[in-house]
Amino acid sequence: MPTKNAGTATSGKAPARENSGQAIATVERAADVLMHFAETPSNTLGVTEIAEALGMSKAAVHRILASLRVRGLIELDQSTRRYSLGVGAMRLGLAYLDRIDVRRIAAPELVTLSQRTDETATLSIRTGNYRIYVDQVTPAREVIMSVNLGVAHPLHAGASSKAFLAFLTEEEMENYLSLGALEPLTGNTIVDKARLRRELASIREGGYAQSFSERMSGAASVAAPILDHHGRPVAVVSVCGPVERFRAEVGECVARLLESTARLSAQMGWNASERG
Amino acid sequence: MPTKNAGTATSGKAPARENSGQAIATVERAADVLMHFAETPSNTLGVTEIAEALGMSKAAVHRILASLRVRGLIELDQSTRRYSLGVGAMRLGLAYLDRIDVRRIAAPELVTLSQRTDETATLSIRTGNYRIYVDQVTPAREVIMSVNLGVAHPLHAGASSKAFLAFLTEEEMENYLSLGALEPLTGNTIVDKARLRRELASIREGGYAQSFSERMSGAASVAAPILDHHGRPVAVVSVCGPVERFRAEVGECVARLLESTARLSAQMGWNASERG
DNA sequence: AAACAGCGTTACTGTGTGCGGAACAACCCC
DNA sequence: GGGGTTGTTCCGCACACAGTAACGCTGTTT
Repeated sequence: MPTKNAGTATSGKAPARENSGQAIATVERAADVLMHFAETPSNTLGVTEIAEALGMSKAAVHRILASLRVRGLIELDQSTRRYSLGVGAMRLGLAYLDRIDVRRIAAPELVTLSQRTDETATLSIRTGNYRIYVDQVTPAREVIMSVNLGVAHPLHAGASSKAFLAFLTEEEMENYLSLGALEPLTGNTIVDKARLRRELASIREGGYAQSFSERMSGAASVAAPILDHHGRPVAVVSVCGPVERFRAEVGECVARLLESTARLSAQMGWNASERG
Repeated sequence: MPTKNAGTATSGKAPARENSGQAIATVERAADVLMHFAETPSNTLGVTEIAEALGMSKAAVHRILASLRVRGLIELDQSTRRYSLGVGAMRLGLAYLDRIDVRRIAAPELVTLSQRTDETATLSIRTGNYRIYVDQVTPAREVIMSVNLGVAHPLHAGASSKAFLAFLTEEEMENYLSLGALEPLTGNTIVDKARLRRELASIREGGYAQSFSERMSGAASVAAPILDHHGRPVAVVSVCGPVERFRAEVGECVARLLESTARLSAQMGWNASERG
């Protein structure tokens, strides 16, 4: 019998702040105050300002600010008596960005992607002038593609590689191209640098790369980068399968792929609306 | 009786839970939990782990994590049952950095400075008796210096720190010197207060500071302040590199540095001809 | 297999604690 | 100097949070 509500003396409005089960209301309110600083365009905020925006009492806001201030998350300008975010906030942000390993964040998305396309989904990261697969999820069917994790691949052959190359800076891209001749891995590998440049421009334009037997005979794939808040490719996701049936699936795979990488890029801090 | 709390007061993790008058203990504990994620080298943390590290009960930690999770500051990996920082933490950090307008103004100048000197250019701001790096631009060469953003450094060791200290008011400077002994960070750190005073006078005179392994062994740098229209140092720009090769470059670096800070100070409203 | 050990999670109850309302104290602006 | 702001403090009561302990779960050990 949940008879908890003993008619207290009219608490008035009661904004019905949803408490999800066993959380601490005070902490949630403190988090609201903190996040309000991140969401409001103004740099500094006053106590009443916050109290009105969040529907809290001035006293409560003041206590919360005092507490956060002790821990460096909030700073107080003594002369103007206005509050702003503190260095602790920056430490948190940098810690988040430093520590995400893309692999952990991308893992569930790879599962989704593999299920929706019924093909293999992979994740690659770059190490210098090479790329390695760090994760893959294979679909539950008989004929599938499977890649070798941890093996180095050059950046000019295959969809995942080209997706990396296309989203590097001009300087880095030219640096790679100047390393030497483009080694052919199959008969379909692009070995002409002018043609590769055109292809990379097209990839940047469309947001994804595709490959039919460029890196490995019989394998086809589409790939798109995960971008961080600088717009740099921290990893590349691909969908790949046997070339015979993949042609018919390309359109669908690209659509699902871009949905996934868009979500992942957002988690890495990339704001697509800012740049494109 | 453990006598660990003798001299070094910086990393005192002692139970001395200072409550500054009218703060909320629960919120402070929540902040402790949050900051623990930023301070611990591990990416993910478990409930017990946090509880033991902070001397709290498992139940309390669990409730706090649940609350922070609702607001996106903490994420929970459902499969491993381990917690990590959430995207909200990143939003806070990026919001903090966006608000330091000197950072936005200085960014292009740091790029220029790094290109012209072929060394790392950094930007620092002051928070109380400490200084933190808030931005850096590294050159495109192999052996370079790189600093950690967001970490607090004392004001007496290293070029950037001394540049701050030298351009504060006499009162603020003496206040810092009266805090206690000058802690040596390397064998080259200036620990004699009389000598530091002479050095600071010289820095004010010349307009820039230099350091060879004072803050970090193997690192050398020159630094100069960005002054606002009151003549107060709002930030410090430095050029730094490996000590072996830096000696030969100092003259050139100082010249380029002062060009940059002169432009930036002008943008901040400082009129050198009035007081310089 | 089966017992163990460690984890995260939940239930419960008393009490310490944060809550709101209002009084107080600095401003600022006519 | 008065009205209207603001941020801050006081205060007592109700209630929400803390701790203890038990729970279920997963993976490891014997």
